[in-house]
Amino acid sequence: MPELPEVETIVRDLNKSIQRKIISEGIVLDAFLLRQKAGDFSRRLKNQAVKKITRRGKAIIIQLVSEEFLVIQLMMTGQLIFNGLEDRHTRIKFIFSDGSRLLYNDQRRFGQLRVVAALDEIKHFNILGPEPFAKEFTPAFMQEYFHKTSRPVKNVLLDHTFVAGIGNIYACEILFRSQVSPKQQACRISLAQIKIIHHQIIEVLKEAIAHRGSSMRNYRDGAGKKGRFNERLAVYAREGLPCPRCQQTILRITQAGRSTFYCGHCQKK
DNA sequence: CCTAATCCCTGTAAGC
DNA sequence: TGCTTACAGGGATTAG
Repeated sequence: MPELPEVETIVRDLNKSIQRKIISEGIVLDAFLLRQKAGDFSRRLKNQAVKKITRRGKAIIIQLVSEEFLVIQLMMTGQLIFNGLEDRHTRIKFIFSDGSRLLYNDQRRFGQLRVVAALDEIKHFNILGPEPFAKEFTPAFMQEYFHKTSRPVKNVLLDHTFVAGIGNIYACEILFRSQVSPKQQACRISLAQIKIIHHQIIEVLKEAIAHRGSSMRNYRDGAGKKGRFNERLAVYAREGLPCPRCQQTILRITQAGRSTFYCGHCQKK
């Protein structure tokens, strides 16, 4: 479900709502989502204070005073709602010592939660590419990666070993704003175009964060509210509607098993 | 090694 | 209405 801007929004919300609170109890309603035994998970959370909340790619990292980390991957439909109402999709409950609580809801049960002593215990983090806002994520870095693959550029943007945090919505929007075809092979993209795509990756993600993310179906922020960026989407989920730039019909194709939306007129090359 | 296909699970919407 | 099918924002694994 959520991509980098949505996860970043949740992280910022959590830093306001639960920082310095003490988890008196972690209640596991559905152990399927855990990557460890429920008893171990709950024991390592019990009476732990929350230091701060950060993010790596689309994963939420809750740092505990014990120096351990509660790592949550929301995947497609996970939600973290502060003082929300429990429903049939509530899988885990975190109860704080002041009586407040944080609910982990997940319709599809794809999400993953675990408590680890070190982040490198999580294999996913070890293969993840740079953060889009990190200084090492440069056009030169992109060029080196693009140079060695003939895959379509859309698939490369979605590849988290290339860069962390971009999902299907933002890959489509970034390429539209860059006026690059999602089908274009990465190795055939010029440095001038790479610079444009690099710029748009950062701009689109920043703008989406400023609008608290995009809510298609399931995404909610830390207070259970929808994001506003979906009102600004130019192509995503707009098959058959007019391109905001040229008025031609937005097309949909399948790439890497996922829908790609684009304008065949504005994104020719 | 690289890339594409498949699968995990549940719910909703569209098509017939 | 009721049934079937396609699809959904992620990511790991398998197959080629």
